[in-house]
Amino acid sequence: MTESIHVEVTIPGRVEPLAVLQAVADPVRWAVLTMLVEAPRCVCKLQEQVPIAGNLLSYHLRVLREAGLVTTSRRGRWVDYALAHDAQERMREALPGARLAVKA
Amino acid sequence: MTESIHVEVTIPGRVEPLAVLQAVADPVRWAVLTMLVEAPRCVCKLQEQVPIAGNLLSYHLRVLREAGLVTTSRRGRWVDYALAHDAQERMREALPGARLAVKA
DNA sequence: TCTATGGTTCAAATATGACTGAATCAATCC
DNA sequence: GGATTGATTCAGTCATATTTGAACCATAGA
Repeated sequence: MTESIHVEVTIPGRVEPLAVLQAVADPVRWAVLTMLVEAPRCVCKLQEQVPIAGNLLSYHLRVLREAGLVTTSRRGRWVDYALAHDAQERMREALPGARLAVKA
Repeated sequence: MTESIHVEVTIPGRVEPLAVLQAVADPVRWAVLTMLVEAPRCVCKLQEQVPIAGNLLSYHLRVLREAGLVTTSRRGRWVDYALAHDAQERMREALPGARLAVKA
């Protein structure tokens, strides 16, 4: 008799693209990323440009962190957010057709 | 007394990017776009690869149509979907930082 | 014309993600 | 230590996108 097991497989750039795109496809997070492309900023600075509640901004920053698109570092009382070094590349790669030659 | 009116303004590549990204950032639509990057296909062909109800696929195709990412043409009983000529460009341009030099 | 096939549309149910308020943590200043 | 500021977490609410089932439209063939 044949046994059947279930295995979770994460194909490196095949399932992930969606997580990246879903993280980007939100007004707040898009605005934050656009600011960070220019330069790193502390949360309070981001908050000046994005007029939402602090805890809500925190929520969106966490989504970006979990998508690996931003990194953080504490500087005294402030927390600085920066674009991950490979963020732009990962975003481009996440678009359909970026990794061409998808099997028919 | 000062009157106050409300005006809806659509800044050409400023609000739109989100609509594009939100259209792409869905498993079904991402899969469809990835197939169409390769070549146009009729709905029935798409349905073979994307295992969901026909009407649901129709819904997602409409979202892609309304985002201007795909075009349709009828061929007999079948409806062919193709990637819009500028779809790839529009998607890339929609990413944060694509149009560099965003004002601080 | 009647039937079958390929797609779409509609209204209603559901799921998911965004938002709110209150509580909490971490570092600085007094 | 106590108070203040910057930021995060938590539990619950609300809104919206996705999904479903049924009805419908369009073309082709018998």
